[in-house]
Amino acid sequence: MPDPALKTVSGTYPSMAEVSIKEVARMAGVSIATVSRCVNNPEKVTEKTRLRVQKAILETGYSPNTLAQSFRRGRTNLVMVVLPSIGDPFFTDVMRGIRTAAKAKGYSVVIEETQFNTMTADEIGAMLVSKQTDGIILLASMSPFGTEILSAKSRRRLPIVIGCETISPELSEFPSVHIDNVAAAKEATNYLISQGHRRIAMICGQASSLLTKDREYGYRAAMNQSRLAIEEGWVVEGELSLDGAIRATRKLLNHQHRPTAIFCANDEMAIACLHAVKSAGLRIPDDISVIGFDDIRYAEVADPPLTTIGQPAEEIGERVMYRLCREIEDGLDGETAPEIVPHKLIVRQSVARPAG
Amino acid sequence: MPDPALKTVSGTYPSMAEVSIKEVARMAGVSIATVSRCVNNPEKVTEKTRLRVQKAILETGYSPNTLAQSFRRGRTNLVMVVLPSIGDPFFTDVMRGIRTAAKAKGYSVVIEETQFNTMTADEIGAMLVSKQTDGIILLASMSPFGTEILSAKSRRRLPIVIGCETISPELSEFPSVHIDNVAAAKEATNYLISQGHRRIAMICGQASSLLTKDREYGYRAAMNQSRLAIEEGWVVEGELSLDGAIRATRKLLNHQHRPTAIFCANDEMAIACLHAVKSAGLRIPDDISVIGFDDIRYAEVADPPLTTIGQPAEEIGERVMYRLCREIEDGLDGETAPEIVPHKLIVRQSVARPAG
DNA sequence: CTGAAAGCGCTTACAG
DNA sequence: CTGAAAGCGCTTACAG
Repeated sequence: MPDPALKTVSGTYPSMAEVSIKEVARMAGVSIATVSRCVNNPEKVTEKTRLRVQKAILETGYSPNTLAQSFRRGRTNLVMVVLPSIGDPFFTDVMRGIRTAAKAKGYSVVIEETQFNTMTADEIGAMLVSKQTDGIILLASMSPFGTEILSAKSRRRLPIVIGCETISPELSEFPSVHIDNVAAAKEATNYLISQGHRRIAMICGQASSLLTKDREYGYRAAMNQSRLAIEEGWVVEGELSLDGAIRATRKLLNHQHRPTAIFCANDEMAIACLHAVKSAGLRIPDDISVIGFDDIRYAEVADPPLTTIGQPAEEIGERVMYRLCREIEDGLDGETAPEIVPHKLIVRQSVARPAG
Repeated sequence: MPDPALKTVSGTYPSMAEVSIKEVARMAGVSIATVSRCVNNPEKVTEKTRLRVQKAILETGYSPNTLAQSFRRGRTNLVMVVLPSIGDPFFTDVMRGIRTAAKAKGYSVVIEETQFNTMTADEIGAMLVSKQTDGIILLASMSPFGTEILSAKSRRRLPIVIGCETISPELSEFPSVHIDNVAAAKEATNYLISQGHRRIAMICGQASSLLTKDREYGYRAAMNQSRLAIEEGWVVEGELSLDGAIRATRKLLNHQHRPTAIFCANDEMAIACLHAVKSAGLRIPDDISVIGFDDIRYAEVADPPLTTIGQPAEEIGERVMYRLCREIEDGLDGETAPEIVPHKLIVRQSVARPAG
């Protein structure tokens, strides 16, 4: 007897009572096959029968055992997303988009945070295939990683979609959703140049990570196009972390030709950079200009508010999830052209013309 | 034939080849029951048999179909964690702890981000029970929520453990792990008082959320003990968001008796508070002192670095997960005394003696 | 449109 | 110690 207080819009709590399809069939006086049809293919059943079964379902509070369904159907409705750091607010926003889409499509998502530097390619590959998921979203990947995934994919026919980052040639067979990182990084660099900066340094991610690789390319391309030299020691790794970026900033400040502007491959590092510069007794933007990438929510409340490149993080998340759904449901179609979403330069107050 | 390049430490990729237990049994010349025993209860099998089966497993690359196992065993090895905002770096750290423990115990975790204010209790309850999970970690709960969970729990015997926040009477039957929020908030408030502040305001969370309720109690208690008045309008809701906290700060700055110090119920809001105060042309800590709560990683790089209450976020996560495992595996033991972990006042530079 | 039956892959009493 | 068999709850050709 279902507790009336527990009624939901759709009837009663699913799975709450441990009643199986048999019980419903018995009560409705039909076979279990018919009950199944009423739930999954109502159009295959006469209205009269459907109503009777409906009533029995309501009365028993029946809801299909999803474990049995998953087993029977060979699908879990679970997708895995692999990312470098759930801590980065940018990925938080991407995840929000993924969740929204996942919920709409009836999927749950499990997150795998990967310290790629501490895992062997074997371990990563094993992880990817060991969980029973219907598909994988890769928000982080590294170069030697490609081949592993390829094998996993071809063997298990596991749908994979890549989000956010640049694609290396070996990964180009996978669908992807991201901004044009090269163009965006060029835009950021050119903005600094347009403000009169000539000595421009960059704090990039990790050498092993594709995530910010294209941003470095973009920076280098912009510098080249303007015939500006990139001195040895002006491109340093910030490890995508606050601490790493603080260390990187100190190196730049101690450089014999100190840059007047620093382009950080993401806002997380830019915020740490701001702090390190100020801690060294220099002012922003008067002494050093800083520009970031991502436009995380802290960018606006940074001191000074951070000039940066905005990405539509949530939209990327949604689109990447929907793209994965297509792979899962329609099968692996050959079409793997990347979906490019727009970025935007957001001018705040961390960049000014260089002194002198 | 397994690809040697795909060998992992433990043999070959699990689930990679679609071979079932039958195939292994055939190859080893035993029954499927014996194969199952070799995998799950090796001690019940002679060494000779075990070796033969082991060999067949290696050669086929067999790994049990977890879908079938879940179905058969009636367990998913999936736990759900419900939290208010995956965006908050504090919860990121808690999640890291949860994941570490989950991995160690063989569980996957799905996250449910709950805008409690936009969900009815019915919807929440339905959500909790609709997913097939072995247990639930509640990192956020609200008061009218309690009864719903109780019903869900009693009906499904669904293990639930509460993390981080204060426990209302109706939730006290659940195990929990958290700091002593009241004591910590008193400590923060008393620190401000010890620095000479008398007009101390508070930016709290949402009225509906238990998450920061005890921090408000602690603040009020400390003020009372020191016989300091809390003026009307000195306790404002910051909605646990940057924007909300900015609005809250503006209200406080415009108050006819402007406070000299502001206690923020978490660092996320404190960082926004810092920004709002500075934007209003006031200095921190010279004009206004600010103290936060949580010690998220941005606290250290805030301007000025934020004085706050540190919580062992990752430890809380680990312990809450292990606690849940005990509930799941050993059954619901009656023992529900909360596990209290230590907090710590972290003095940085956002608090000073009031001017004048 | 409906029902009887097979079967998904595994685990586990029950015999032997 | 090992095997034959039942059964978890569902879905889906296959007949009728």
